[in-house]
Amino acid sequence: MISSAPQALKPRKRPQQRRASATLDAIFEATIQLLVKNGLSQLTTTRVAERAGVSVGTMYQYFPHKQALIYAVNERYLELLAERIEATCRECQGNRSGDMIEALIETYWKAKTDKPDVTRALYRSVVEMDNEALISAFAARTDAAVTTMLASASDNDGSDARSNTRTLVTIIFGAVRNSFERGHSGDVAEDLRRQLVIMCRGYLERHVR
Amino acid sequence: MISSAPQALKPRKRPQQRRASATLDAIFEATIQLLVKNGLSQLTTTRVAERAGVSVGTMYQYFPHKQALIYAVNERYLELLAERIEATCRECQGNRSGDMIEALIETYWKAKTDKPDVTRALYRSVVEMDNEALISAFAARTDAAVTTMLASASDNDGSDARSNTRTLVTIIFGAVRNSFERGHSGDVAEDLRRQLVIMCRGYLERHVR
Amino acid sequence: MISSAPQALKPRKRPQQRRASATLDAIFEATIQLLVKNGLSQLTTTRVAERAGVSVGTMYQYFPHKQALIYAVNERYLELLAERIEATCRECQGNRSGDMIEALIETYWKAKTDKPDVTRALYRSVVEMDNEALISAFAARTDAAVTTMLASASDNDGSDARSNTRTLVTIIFGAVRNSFERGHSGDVAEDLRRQLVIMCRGYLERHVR
Amino acid sequence: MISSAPQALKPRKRPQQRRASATLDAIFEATIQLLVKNGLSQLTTTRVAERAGVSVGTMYQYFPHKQALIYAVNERYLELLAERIEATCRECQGNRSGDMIEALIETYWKAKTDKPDVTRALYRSVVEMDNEALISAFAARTDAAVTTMLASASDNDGSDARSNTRTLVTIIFGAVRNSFERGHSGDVAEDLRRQLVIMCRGYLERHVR
DNA sequence: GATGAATGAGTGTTCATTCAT
DNA sequence: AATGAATGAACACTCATTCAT
Repeated sequence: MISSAPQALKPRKRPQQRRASATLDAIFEATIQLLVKNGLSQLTTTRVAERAGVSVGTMYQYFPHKQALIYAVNERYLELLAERIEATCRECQGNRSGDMIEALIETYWKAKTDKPDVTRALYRSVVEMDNEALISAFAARTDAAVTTMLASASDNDGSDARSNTRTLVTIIFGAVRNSFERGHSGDVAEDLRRQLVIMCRGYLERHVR
Repeated sequence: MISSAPQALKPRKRPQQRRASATLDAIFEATIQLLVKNGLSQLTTTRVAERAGVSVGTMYQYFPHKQALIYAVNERYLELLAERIEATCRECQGNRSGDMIEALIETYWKAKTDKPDVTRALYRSVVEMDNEALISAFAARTDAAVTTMLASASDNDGSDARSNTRTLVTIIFGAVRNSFERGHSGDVAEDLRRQLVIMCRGYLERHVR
Repeated sequence: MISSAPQALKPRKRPQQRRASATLDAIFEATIQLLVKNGLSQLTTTRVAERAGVSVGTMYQYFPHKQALIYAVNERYLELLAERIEATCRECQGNRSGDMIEALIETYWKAKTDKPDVTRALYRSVVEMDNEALISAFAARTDAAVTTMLASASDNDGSDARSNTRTLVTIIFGAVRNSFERGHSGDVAEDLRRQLVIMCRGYLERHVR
Repeated sequence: MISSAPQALKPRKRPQQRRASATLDAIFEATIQLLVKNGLSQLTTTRVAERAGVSVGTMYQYFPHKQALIYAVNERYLELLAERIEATCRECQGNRSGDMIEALIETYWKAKTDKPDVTRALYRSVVEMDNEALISAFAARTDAAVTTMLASASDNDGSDARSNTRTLVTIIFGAVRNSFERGHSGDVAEDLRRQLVIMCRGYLERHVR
């Protein structure tokens, strides 16, 4: 769990029954669809409820207010993303650091470009929100996973792991977001990805040089 | 000029008198202050006008609607930013490419961290807007400046200039944004900046190696 | 039903519960009162809601916009008026045509002068509105009733029923409206009514002559 | 002059110079065009001024407020209409009453159907206005003209002239208006006009019968 | 528990009117 | 006299949130 949600943004209750979970899923799905379709500014609680097939009242049983809904959707999204990153990091234990970072880029890139509409919609939705906790938690979690991974690298050269990790992660995540914002075409994006790999590999090997 | 604003978002009129220009400045200033203070969702036309010391009606003489105001504020911001980047690019003509990119990072970083509140507020405000034209124009302009600069590098190795530029620019701008989002402290940010320089230098020198 | 309301002007929903029906009545009543008191130009949705004892929001559940409200009020008014006319036409089946038209004039006159304020207010409110559908439907309905009635007249002379009906109805309705506009006093109006009867009787008997 | 305008609605000043008169004409023309095009609800003082080629300020020199403008436009329109009616009445002096009324109908009908758009637009514009004075004055004037005309009829039968006039005028004017409202086609309107003549002739001859 | 009708504060926008230039 | 920028009260309409059923 990306757990440190500010109290105010936490969902009122956790799903405990299968039924509730299905409802929650429907709400999340509806929210994302509407975010993709019309953006945050057009998202109304009524419309979400309608599309999710529940009443507004019911929705308010799960989320104390609209913000909490948006928060939760992003939380869930980042949760899945973090899991994928952690999985990759686990799988690369002991590899060469260059291969590690290439795998990380690959995973992150795929996760983001898989459903680009959703990615874009969530990038946008997260903005008007007290999202620091969310971002911090996600950052902490991915940093930890990447640091651990790099520490296990067969060519670990003992340079500052925290700094390296932070740099790499910040650059990779930032580049992807910026690529989205610039509206890069598939080809351009692919080239960028390759260059990014080259750049990161070079960065990791710099001490060897 | 970051000129290709969609018709709907264009300001209604350009200030032609000293007075009008002052009014426009006041409106921009008020908008930014309020964005910094409370974010886009709390920004109302009335409040902007009030703080700018004009009436709502006057504001609507300059901007056909709220969106156009936000658009103009960002346009103006990017205009200044682009100018600074272009200036740097001009100054570095003929230098070594590594030094060029270091200067570019330095300029961009400074511009963004100078008033971090404003940077953050505008990053957020631009999101819920038809901002593609804005971003594209800015991207095109900076890409052109950087490409020209790199082409003049004393150690120009003839590698694909467009791809190199795109990569470098996307990574630098993305990293800065992500650093803001993660809420990096001054020290951390400074380290990131240094690492970014190292990484970009390495990238440029890779063919030499 | 005066049914052919343009889509845009249709009420959002029909009252399905007792409560909703009462609410709707209250809204109509409030609207009419305010129209009588201050005219259409002073009629605000807030004031209507206030006087009806509901919130604006509730009003907007029934009517998608102000126009639809005005439309509905007139629709309802014309519905009742049409019913009264049809009733009279039914009752007069088989009578002499002169008596028929006298009864028609009597009914219409009474309906209009019963609450002259309301009549006047609605005459005015209907003007700034896409009211053609309303007027056409009402015209078609009354024409049909009158034509049927006249066809059953014991002294039916076989002259062009459609033309006769149209002429009579247009003249009667027009005269009443004009009488209202001129602000005729009770005596004058009463005289006009009598003269109108004489004139229409004469018109119907012209072929006999 | 249809003179008894309530003080508040009177234009601020009368045109005394050729130039002012031209301006006034332009304003009137612009107003009518806009009324025809978009109706009273879309008519703004700014747009009128713009189309008339003067500044708003200038317009306010001639009319103390928007209402006065609308009032004046209608006043002028009714002035011309009254003149045409009076002319017809004068020309028919000494004729047979049936011919008189046919000429009256002809004149009125022509005046109204000549520019049906304008007629309709003014019918509508006059509604949201303190127009009683206007209507009364027009009624008094036309009644006087018609009464005088009828009194001179070669077949004058000495029946109540005031009542006859009022009846005829109310019916004719009312029928025309109602015909407009019902949106009668040319053919239908023409038939109505003929029937109206028949009806009025019959009414006038009733005592003879 | 679930519903969805009702609420009403809040917002973007218009436009008649004024008045400094 | 003429202008048109500035004003700001006013209004239609939305939508997050509540709560009676």
